[in-house]
Amino acid sequence: MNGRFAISMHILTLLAKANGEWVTSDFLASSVNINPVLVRKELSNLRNKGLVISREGKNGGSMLAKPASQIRVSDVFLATRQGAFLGTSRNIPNPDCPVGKQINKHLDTLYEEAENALIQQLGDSTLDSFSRRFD
Amino acid sequence: MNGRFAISMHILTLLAKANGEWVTSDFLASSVNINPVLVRKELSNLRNKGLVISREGKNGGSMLAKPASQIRVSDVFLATRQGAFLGTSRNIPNPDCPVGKQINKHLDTLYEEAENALIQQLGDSTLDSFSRRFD
DNA sequence: TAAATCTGTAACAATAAACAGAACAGTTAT
DNA sequence: ATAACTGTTCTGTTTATTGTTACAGATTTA
Repeated sequence: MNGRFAISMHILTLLAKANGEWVTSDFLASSVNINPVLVRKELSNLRNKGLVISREGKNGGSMLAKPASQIRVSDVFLATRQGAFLGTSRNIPNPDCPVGKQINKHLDTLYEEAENALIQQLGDSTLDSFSRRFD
Repeated sequence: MNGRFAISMHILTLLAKANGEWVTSDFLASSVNINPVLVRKELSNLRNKGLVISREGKNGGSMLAKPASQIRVSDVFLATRQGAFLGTSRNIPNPDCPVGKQINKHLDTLYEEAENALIQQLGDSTLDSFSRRFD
């Protein structure tokens, strides 16, 4: 799995701490310690999901699109996840095998149930409560 | 994320269906549609976690180490997971930044809480109940 | 309007992870 | 002894992820 959730949480925490100031991708990148372009890509995604807004030009940057108390950690999970979170094999199971023929269907069901439980748990935390954990 | 959980679930379902017969890695590989060596690697891992047993030599193969009703899906998750399941960024956050300095510690806490909820949910299903979903 | 400072995005390179396959030693049944 | 397996290592290939450069466009400030 990749680190998009962790990076987005890091970015959003910084924005929550900035409290209404426009924060540049260079500043975010130096805290996360990755390339500013990668930060902008993540910001682009978070923007599409309605979690942040950005302003171009001089004195530009990004900030939260709504109060940190209204952003749940599950929103971040949903914004950054890609595909089945428990993993999928990229090979196509043997359709001539009774198990291979149905395995993906049943795994999907299992994944959905598991993911719902996970989302519910993550929904208990907001970005605000998370960012308050920092000194 | 990789597909080790999915592959292990597939393998274990086949073994559950085999009901006490020794099943060869070639047979498992042809259903999963991956290389037999990869299957044996997964079997090696499942064996180390006490979920399957194997027998070498002619007429050898693998079978479940205990009844399918005593293998929970969470056991498979725990056997196949590697590292933080929500993903970690491989870069080291800036230690001079108040957020960067602490982000990993707080993410770890968050992950642990989320993972506990996930494991509890997955613990509700056994390999037996899963394999009964197949026609 | 010109310069400075940002974002947005595309294109490509570099790196890391996952997977495939060959090879072969060791084990067991017949 | 032979055949049919597992267990493991090694190496190559493919795929996914991350890094970098480059540059157009937006906005503020002077």
